[in-house]
Amino acid sequence: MTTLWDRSRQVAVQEILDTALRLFAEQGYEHTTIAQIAREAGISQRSLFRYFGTKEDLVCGGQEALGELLKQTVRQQPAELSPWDALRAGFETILTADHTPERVLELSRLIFATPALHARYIEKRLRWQSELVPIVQARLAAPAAPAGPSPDPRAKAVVAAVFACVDTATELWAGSGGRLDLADLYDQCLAAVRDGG
Amino acid sequence: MTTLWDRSRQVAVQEILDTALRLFAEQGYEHTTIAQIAREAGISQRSLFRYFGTKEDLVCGGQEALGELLKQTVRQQPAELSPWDALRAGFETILTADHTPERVLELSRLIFATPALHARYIEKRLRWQSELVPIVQARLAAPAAPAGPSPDPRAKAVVAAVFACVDTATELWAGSGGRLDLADLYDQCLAAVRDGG
DNA sequence: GCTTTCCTGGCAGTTAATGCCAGGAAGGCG
DNA sequence: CGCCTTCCTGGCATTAACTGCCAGGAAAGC
Repeated sequence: MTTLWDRSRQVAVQEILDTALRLFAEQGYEHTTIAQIAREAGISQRSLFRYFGTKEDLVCGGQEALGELLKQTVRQQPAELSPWDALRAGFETILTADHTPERVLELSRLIFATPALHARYIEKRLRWQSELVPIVQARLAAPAAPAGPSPDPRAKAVVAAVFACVDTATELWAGSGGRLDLADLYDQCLAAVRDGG
Repeated sequence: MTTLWDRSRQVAVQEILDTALRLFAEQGYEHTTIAQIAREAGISQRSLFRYFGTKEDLVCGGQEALGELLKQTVRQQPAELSPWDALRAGFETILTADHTPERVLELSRLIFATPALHARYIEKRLRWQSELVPIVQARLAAPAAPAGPSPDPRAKAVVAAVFACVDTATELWAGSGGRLDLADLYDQCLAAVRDGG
């Protein structure tokens, strides 16, 4: 059952987030202090840190949920799909799952424009990215010498390369102001990596 | 001509670096304060920040030089080499250029074990990584529809994918304690990405 | 030797982040 | 309704990374 605390918490989170993103857009991420966000959101600094552990989480906090969704979607793809197609299907799902493309665009712009945020974003992602590796591993053909002493780097590399393409596509998409098609860009990136000369 | 200031600066840098890395190895990165490093290195906190702008630069500071070397090497590869081979040649050069593999291993372990450092490492690399894109672009075959309205994402994607493989290989290499061959791992990663099913 | 230049260290201040504690609202129970 | 437990909130103090500022001193140039 959802208690009043949960509900007001959700409202508070949304309000803080709106305030923070507005200020970030107005003055930039670095020139906005936690004190100012707390003041304008009508909350104490201490509580703000309770809602969002760090300043960066105000921007990069929503990642874990999407990652979880991606993982589940990839896992549920038919077994005969290649790792590439399964991952591609997962991203397709994420794209349609997030209902506010303009908010995503705003966040993406902010992240790509702020080096510290960009780095933090990637770092957070690397954490749950590794959880995709065993799922992808299961879809890879058995290596020539199975169960060798050294771990199989293939799944890890595939996942890393796919995310490299996602990042590249997202950056270009954000740079275009959302006018280009994100899925299209991703396909172009992957094609360049896999089929290029 | 090298002035005394330059020489003593170089000595100081080396001494601070040794002190810092020793402390990081002993107590971990997060539990080592700038104050302690400065104290043990016999230098003021203020001067330490003048040598290394940030605490993270004590670990990630040497990157720019390697990046510059990589850029130059890739640029000087024969024109008929594919982007992949040119980049591969660049990494080969870097591997042999750094004369202290055990120091590299120590740094790599520290970076992969410390989220803040990992993020900073990625951030710094993203900066000069983008400078490789035009160099790689020149080696790509002309696209089917040249000079379209949307920028060509291929070079950006190739560079990102190559670095994804480098990272994956480096992480596995560091995890193996340096026992595996880094160049070998890189080739396996790239093969999995480019030739895999 | 004198001047200029540059480096160094100390001090104060800012910002993000954490621990602690008192006060108060929500929820359960007699 | 009154009481008690539980949980949340805000304020205070503190730490740690960093920055600006200024005085003092060593090296460089003449």
